[in-house]
Amino acid sequence: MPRTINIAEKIEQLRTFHAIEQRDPTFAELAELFGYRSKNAVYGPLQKLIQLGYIQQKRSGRLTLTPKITGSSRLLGTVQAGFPSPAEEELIDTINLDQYLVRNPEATYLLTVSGDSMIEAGIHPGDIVLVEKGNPPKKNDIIIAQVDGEWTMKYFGKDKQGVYLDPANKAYQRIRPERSLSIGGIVKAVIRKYS
Amino acid sequence: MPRTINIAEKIEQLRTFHAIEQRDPTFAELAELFGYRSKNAVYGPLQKLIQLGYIQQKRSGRLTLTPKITGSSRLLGTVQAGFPSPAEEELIDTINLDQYLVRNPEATYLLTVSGDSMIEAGIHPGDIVLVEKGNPPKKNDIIIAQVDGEWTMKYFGKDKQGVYLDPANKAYQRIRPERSLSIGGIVKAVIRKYS
DNA sequence: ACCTTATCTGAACGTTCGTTCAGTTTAAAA
DNA sequence: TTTTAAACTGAACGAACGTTCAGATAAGGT
Repeated sequence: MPRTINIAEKIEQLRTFHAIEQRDPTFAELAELFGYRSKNAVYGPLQKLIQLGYIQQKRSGRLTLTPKITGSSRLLGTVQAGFPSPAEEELIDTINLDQYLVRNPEATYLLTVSGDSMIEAGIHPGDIVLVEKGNPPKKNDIIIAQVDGEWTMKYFGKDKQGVYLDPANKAYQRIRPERSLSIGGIVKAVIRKYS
Repeated sequence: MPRTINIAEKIEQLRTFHAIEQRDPTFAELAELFGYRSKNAVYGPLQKLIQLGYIQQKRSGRLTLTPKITGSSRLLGTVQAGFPSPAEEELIDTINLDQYLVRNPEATYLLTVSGDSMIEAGIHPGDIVLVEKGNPPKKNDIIIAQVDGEWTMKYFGKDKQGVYLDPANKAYQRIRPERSLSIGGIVKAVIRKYS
């Protein structure tokens, strides 16, 4: 049998390339990156990288790196399950937080939270909420709503008397929209950034 | 004076192109996208788009779209400040959550939270924490630490007696590492995804 | 109405692109 | 050691790339 190729090494090289150039590589660049003197030599490793989902090839023949390469965060286990050693990290895929959190970019908005009416739901002032418009809310969804002219964030609920909005703070009371209620979207994620 | 160009329309067209093709456009594709019959015609609008930070041009001449185009979330104001109408949304830039949260991709990890020891800091079981390795923690940083063989998430602190770790839950007590303390990283962000 | 000038067209250029092919090299299997 | 087949080289191909240029077009100012 002929030589074998080291795919893990190439994945790291692809990450390095993308970190520096911030774009997709060409065949010639892949050849140089992998240490080949011929562009043709990349076809072998490339097929495996495509199969493993690290690279896609468009109809035009051009290559694009997937979030497995371009993603910026490595998803590991739980805190209690232990923290992996640097040696174990080598082959762990990266994910893209945008694609993880955002389903429909055109209907998604970020809002900064002010006020403490949802604090018992772990949503603090200064947090950022990711809001998705378009779908009707279900019970216990956290929504952005305009009640009688004012925008707020509350739990959504419905009963025989109609729609109600609950805060997650005992200092505030349930709201029953009197005149109007318009829904700005459903809170799909909460993001808190430190320092 | 000759004709004027509509830059806002082109920004939307670029977003559409990226949403469909998921890659950077060529000059020929830009010409078709903008409705020109000549590639040369894109140079005018392109200069403005580059100036405004929507497109970058690499040394090779190739174009790359910036997160202002490729980002998947539009950053708006605060909840109380009001929710913008669809008409106002047209020209709002998008941001990339990865680039917003991740400073050094190679030193960044995501961990799923188990346990409720940080619940009073608004970090719930099931939340995802974004951990950055490499820098020493400051007081009141939330850190991932291995204390006497077990990994936990706690507030970091230091006094005359040495290092201590505080939970954000009155049911738990302050920990003073007896044998060993190794730090897995500093919690830079908390992400909670609903449904 | 005419003039002016940025915008746009259409064609051409050298370069680089992805692809292909014949032939060489190389390491594992026999 | 010999055999064998995958890995790799180096060259070539048409196509598409970004760029450039002379000239046509068309809208705004006068």
